[in-house]
Amino acid sequence: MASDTDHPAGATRPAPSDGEFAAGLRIAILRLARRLRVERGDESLTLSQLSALASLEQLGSCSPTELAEAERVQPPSMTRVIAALEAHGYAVRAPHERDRRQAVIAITAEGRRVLDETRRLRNAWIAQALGELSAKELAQLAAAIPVLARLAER
Amino acid sequence: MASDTDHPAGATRPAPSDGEFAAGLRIAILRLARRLRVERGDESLTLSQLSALASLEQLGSCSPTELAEAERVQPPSMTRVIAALEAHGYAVRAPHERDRRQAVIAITAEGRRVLDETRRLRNAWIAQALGELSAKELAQLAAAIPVLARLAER
DNA sequence: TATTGTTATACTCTATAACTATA
DNA sequence: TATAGTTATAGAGTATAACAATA
Repeated sequence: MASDTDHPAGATRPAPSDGEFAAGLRIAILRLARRLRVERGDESLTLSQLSALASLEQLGSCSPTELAEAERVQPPSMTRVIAALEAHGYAVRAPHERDRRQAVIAITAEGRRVLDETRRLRNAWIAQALGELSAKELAQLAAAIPVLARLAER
Repeated sequence: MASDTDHPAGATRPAPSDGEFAAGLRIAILRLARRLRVERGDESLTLSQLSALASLEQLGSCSPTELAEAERVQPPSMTRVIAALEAHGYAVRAPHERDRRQAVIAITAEGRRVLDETRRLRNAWIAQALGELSAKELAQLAAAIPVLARLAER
């Protein structure tokens, strides 16, 4: 892929070999994920729960399976996340109208509140870190976020 | 999005609010980390072990504490990683010459070989995913990697 | 007493396999 | 039989607290 060539005059060039490129990305992601997992606010929502709650807010009411698919995890993993959200009162479960095998999950008002509040609290670390980046670095990061998201979707 | 455009010359500010920016980054990192953790080669090195072995190669001989610091984990976590690397024959432990409290860890030839091989194997998924990105997206990603790395160092 | 490292323990996150209830 | 979901179980990854050996 791409490695070779191109971008003669092209500015940024991803020069390094595919292997180095991928290795660098892999390590950077691993380490950042470690940091983000640890730097959690105190609202008692873990990173996975927060992510699922955010997906739930976006999707609106949905089934556990749909939520699992949105988060790209297996259903049993989502079962536990939903149970935690329910226990906190951030999500509710209702029976599906016609198909009694299915459950319908929805975010609660309290869930929305916590989502907003946690976003603020939890971003403290990242905001501070971002603050130490140059404008150029910030722009580079901003440009890369959608690319990272696309990569994660594959 | 690719919209970019951005910052003609001045390059200031990555438009979205800090909160959205941070939230987007957080979620993208979480999901990519999930994928990378799962898509491991078959050399039986886990992502954390691979990362530690790469640091060990870079640092040369060092103490467990130094390696833990390089990886930004606590010493007890590194103890387990080192034990796994040792069990596989990818690292060796020797007593420190003067201070008998310390241990000196070093990568073995076999460790180097596995590191190279695993890098290739393990990058299969990511290389394929990268292959579907445009040259522009690749360049954006490449530009962001050192920024992500800096962020993780904080 | 201070430092280096390990052991004991626990929690998060995730998976696969097997099971239940419903269709 | 097929589908939606849960329970049981396991393993990776990490942390804190308590301990041992050495300085």
